[in-house]
Amino acid sequence: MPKVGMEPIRRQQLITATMAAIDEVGLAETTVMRIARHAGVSAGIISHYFGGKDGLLEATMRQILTDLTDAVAVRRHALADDSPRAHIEAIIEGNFDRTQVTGPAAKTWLAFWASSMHKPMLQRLQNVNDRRLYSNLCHQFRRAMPPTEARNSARALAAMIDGLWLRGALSPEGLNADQARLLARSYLDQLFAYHGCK
Amino acid sequence: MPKVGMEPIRRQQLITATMAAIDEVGLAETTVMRIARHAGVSAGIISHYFGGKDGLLEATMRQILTDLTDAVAVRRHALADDSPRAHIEAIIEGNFDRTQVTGPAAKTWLAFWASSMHKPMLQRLQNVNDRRLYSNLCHQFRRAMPPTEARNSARALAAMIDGLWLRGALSPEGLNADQARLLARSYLDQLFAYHGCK
DNA sequence: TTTTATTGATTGAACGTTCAATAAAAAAAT
DNA sequence: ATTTTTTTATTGAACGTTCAATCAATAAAA
Repeated sequence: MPKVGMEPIRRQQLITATMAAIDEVGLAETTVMRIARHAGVSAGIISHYFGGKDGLLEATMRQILTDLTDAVAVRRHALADDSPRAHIEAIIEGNFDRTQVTGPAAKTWLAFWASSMHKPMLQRLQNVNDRRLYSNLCHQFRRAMPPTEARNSARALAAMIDGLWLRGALSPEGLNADQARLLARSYLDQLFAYHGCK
Repeated sequence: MPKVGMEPIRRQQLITATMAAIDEVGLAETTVMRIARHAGVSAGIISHYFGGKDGLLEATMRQILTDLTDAVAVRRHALADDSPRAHIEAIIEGNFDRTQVTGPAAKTWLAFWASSMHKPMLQRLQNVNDRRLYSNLCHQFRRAMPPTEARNSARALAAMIDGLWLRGALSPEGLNADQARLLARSYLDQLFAYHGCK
């Protein structure tokens, strides 16, 4: 079925198939053949479009990070008021959307988290992302409390978001996104209350 | 150098070597030969003592979990007073000891976290551990606040502990255990203050 | 007819496991 | 004490499997 202009279609198919495969059997048992079968194409095509398996995995992680960034950005641009609290709430909401907190994306995310410890390129991607979450939170907290307290608040809320998400991904029942959002927002209330901001 | 009674020595050597290998190159590239080289023995011995690579990996995860359990238990038994706060602080301290928060144990922990999603036996181990952390926290919070608030506090503090630990393991600078303890304890203060307990 | 996309058998490397051979300690015999 | 026998621990080459990558062949659009 060779048509012209297949590249963007195939790339997206293969990235989606990669997440499906990781969701199904984990990163360790995700072979190029399994990915190809999921996408309904042959194994050879992966090297053709991504230069090899590693290229496809990197592209997949890039997409996950992009999706997260977008989910946060959309909410922040649609904000009614410009208060620090509103911005931080948008960040929380965005982090628990993650395109689809349930399903393939969740397990893929955690798989890359672990894998990034020993693959410099993935580590770089993951690090940029971590720092942005922290620095966005920090910037907003600084508008409402002294620098030291803002830094600690940002560190703590970032940890809580990742922790809720991690425990959700690992739990057999999956992540209860509503409950996670509730806990994170409740913590935000406590932070503002504790540091004496309105 | 065959001597009698080598089994416990070799088992421990191999488990330690496994953590070292995972720390060095990650779980995906941890081969039996690399583990054997770290332990200064031949590859065949792994099947002899653990039935195979999987058996050794399972034993390694078991030891990490045992070490964590012990670190918490020791602190709780050495408690000066029996207050909920003292117990919870001991749990926090124990979770940031983790035998050695820095070094091989940290990366091994995260590697198993990801791997447990698709290996039933590891998932079982990891789940038992998660539930114990939550249920211990919940039990203590219940002594100081209403059931619903206690449950939420336990869920949130558990998430914060895991999140601090996760972000520490992923960060290039490694986990700053002192800062993590500080943030967790500070959150505990906020929880007690927010829910109106002394 | 030419171009572009895709296939899938093949290749070579890497891995975990096995097992007959070996070597060293322990036990028994001298 | 010394030698021989038995037991136990360990080795490492060989085997079979699995996987990613390659590329000549193919098929469909342009």
